[in-house]
Amino acid sequence: MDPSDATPSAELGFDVFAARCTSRATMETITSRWGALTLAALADTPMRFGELRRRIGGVSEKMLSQTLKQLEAGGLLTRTVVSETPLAVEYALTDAGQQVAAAIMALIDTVYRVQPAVDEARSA
Amino acid sequence: MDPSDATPSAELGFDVFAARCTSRATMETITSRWGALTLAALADTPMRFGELRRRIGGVSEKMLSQTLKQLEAGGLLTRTVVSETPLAVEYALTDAGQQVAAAIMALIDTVYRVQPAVDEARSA
DNA sequence: CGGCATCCGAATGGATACTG
DNA sequence: CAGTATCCATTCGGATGCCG
Repeated sequence: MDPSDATPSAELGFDVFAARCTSRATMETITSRWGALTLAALADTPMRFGELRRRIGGVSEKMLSQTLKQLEAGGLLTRTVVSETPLAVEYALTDAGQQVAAAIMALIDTVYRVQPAVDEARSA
Repeated sequence: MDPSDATPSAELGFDVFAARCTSRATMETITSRWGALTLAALADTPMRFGELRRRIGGVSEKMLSQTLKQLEAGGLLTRTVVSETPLAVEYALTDAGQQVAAAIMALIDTVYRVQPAVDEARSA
């Protein structure tokens, strides 16, 4: 069997097409509006809250905070208090987070590649 | 420069981190709740509406219909009326859609790979 | 079969103000 | 700096009914 096959009943028994599979929840977390961008932003280097906020155009504090919590709960990133006064917190990807982020980066690259075609389709 | 680098100002000038870049809209369309699953479902073979609906656990008719329209508008898939009576419509990925779907499949495989760690993190 | 139109409650998400 | 709390508008998304 092709190891890159993502059809149902993959080697490990997960199936994103099944509504109740836990992998579905993970998929929704990482492909959420800000989840993917947050992971991509942290792919290169750990960042602080404010840095992330400036880097990801259009996120509100609320959404970034919420997204970070979800990713942390899923074990994709860690939250570390670097300094108390002034308060400084650093967010960094875990191993699992790095793997997912790499896949997200590849997806983003693909988007860049097809974007001219997409723009063309929309204007037509 | 690493060609797989997805940081801002990639070779083609797109930047998903910029709120107004058209690539951001594309990213949101394909990473939307049902967009990613729809593309993945069509990666192997074209499908009819009902087949897609049954394949993607939990989609409502309304949402699937809406998602298909968005993907079609972005030139990622085509809608073809195969038969009039009874009405039969087939959805198939375009070249651009195939490229994106391949990246989504890779992401799904990555999710499967890290899912045990994610489940572990959530239960802990 | 493959939709679209409408209604409506629930969830999402932004702006603003405030806190340790 | 790094959030939290609140308010409010928009959107999501299921249910229902109808149509070609």
